Amino acid sequence: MAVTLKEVAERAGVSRSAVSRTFTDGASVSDKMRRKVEKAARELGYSPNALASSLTTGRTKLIGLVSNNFHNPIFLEVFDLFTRGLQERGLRPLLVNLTDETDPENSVRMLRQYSVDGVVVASSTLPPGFAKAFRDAGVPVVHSFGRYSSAPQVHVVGIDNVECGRMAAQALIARGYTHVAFMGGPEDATSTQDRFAGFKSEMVKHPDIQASHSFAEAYSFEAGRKEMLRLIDANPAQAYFCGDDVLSIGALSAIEDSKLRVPEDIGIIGLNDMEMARWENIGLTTIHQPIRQIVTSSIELMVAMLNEPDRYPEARIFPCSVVERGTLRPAP
Amino acid sequence: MAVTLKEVAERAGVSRSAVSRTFTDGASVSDKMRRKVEKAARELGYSPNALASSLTTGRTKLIGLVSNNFHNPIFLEVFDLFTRGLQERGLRPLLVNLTDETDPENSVRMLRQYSVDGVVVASSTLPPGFAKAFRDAGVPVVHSFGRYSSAPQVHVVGIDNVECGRMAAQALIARGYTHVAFMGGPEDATSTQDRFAGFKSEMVKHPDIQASHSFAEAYSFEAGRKEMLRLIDANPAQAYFCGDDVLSIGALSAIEDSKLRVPEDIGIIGLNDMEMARWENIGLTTIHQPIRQIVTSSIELMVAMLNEPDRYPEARIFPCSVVERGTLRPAP
DNA sequence: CGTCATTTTGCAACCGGTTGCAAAATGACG
DNA sequence: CGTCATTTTGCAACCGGTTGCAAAATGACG
Repeated sequence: MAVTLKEVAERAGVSRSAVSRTFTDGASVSDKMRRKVEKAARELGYSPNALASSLTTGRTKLIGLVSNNFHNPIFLEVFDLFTRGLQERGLRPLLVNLTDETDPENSVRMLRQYSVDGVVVASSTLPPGFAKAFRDAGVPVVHSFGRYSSAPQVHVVGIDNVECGRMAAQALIARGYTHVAFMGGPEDATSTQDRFAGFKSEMVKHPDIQASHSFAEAYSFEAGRKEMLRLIDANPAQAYFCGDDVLSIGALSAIEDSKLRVPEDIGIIGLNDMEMARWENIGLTTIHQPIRQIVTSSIELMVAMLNEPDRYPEARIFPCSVVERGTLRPAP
Repeated sequence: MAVTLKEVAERAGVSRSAVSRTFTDGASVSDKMRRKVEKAARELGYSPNALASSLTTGRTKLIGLVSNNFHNPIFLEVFDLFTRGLQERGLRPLLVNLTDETDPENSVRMLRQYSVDGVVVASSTLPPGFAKAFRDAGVPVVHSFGRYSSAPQVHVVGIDNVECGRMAAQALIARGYTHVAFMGGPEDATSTQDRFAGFKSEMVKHPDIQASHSFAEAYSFEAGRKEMLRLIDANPAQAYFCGDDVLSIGALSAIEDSKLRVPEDIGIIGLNDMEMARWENIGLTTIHQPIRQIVTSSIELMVAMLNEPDRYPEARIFPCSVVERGTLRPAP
């Protein structure tokens, strides 16, 4: 069906190598040859088969984009940024949905079958075992939104979740709340653990402030709502640091339904600053995570690894900051 | 780096064909041979190179998943369903972001370079020229959420947008509104045109009801909000059929900010019934689009086309229905 | 055990490209 | 124009698989 190199070579009356060379940059071809080949290629509607060439070059320009967050709106932004960024660099994202996958080996096998040049793990909840399994299989890996560690085993690009937890705690303290709480995402996610650790570390410095915590089942609206309804039924705190924005919005919905006011009765601070947090009917006070920068940096790091596979692992951490909207009362 | 067929063959002491046959189902291999090969493969950690095999079989199992809707939360659900559905059938989605692309030829070239077996266009706003360009290039195409036409040129799976416009109009009429309006998405999207056509066709039957219309710039929160603020400033209708849910939510935000009440002052009915419409702090009355069924059917159709490329084009249309929540006043 | 049909196996060519090497062409210079 | 360095070109082997065909192996049956 498709036009091949051979046909172009025949039409142009040159060797197959010559055609191949005109389409690989950096190769030696005379202007005259190039013109002849390009003419024939144009007439035939030829475009080179990237997969066939990958067999000899060992490069497919395919990047596995692996995630398990298909119910958190921030990931639509993340996918948008990744796909555009990769495309701009001539790379192609193979999207892999790991929602129901528990065994890293399956994913490794699948990605190896497609000879991806690298894997971007875009998730804050996927067990670190996945990123490591890819690395162990010899595939360049960048774990975006992964856990920062002083001894990173794979490249990590993201934020310092511990520091964010601390910032959230400080924001609540600065506003004079005396009973605060952490309402986290799933307890087994490293992001949840780290945010909680930071939150706690700040709270122990303020024994006068009552602090408690609990966890929602997922980073989702429903989970946030359900957990907040439960908390309201018990003895709610004055203000909550919610694990992320979508959880916060679920919590806001629960508070509203319970005829309580935000921020008067209950204050909320989220994390991510996804587009929706800016929506005027939500107006969530939250911690801004610079996702655009994280994605750009992840892609740059991936490109660097493609050229230098044994690069020493690094962690790229981007600072976050509180963005003030309407769900936390002003400082006294 | 990776283990190849040849190494497995050597270790097992058999021919390369034998190894190949054990890994292609339907091929003739004795039990004894199979055991020998599988043992060697296991020991070496071999998994076949899908891309190399695609060279001779002509099948890559790669499906281009093409979209330009990365700012409409419903598409996160769509991507989730597509990736999982394709994966279950052993197909791999190559995600293509066409947000900034205007020339179908570029996309055709790119997808041909990667020898995708088929293309799913998942968009209600992408110009139909894209789907046609893929088809003309000889690639099986399914246009999900595309325009229904009595003479479809490519396979279409979706809803009857004209009928939906009619349903929305009927819903507004049934509630006794006397001044209603259509607030559409971008005017050049076929979905907008069709929804508007259906809305109008119903309205001409009711000359006593005042009907007007306008268009937002995109199917996005910001666009919906902006357009509704403009309308409120002019002479707003009693109720609006908004082009889709995200537009509706933008409109709701504008109404709220203007200290008007929903549904008392202004009623809203959307279209899609995305997860967010169900969120209790939104509670949008809307028209349910069965996206799960649409995606499943799109995938089934794609699989069918892979086996029978010259299949006669068909349109698969799924019925929609109004789901009652809180943004339209009850019928009198 | 021999005959014959059936199943299994290996050979060799092929899929659509790339690339090292040697030969051919080009061009600079006296 | 001849010489020699440099650039361009084609040949042939290769990347990691698949597959038609013929030969070899198996097994049913008398």
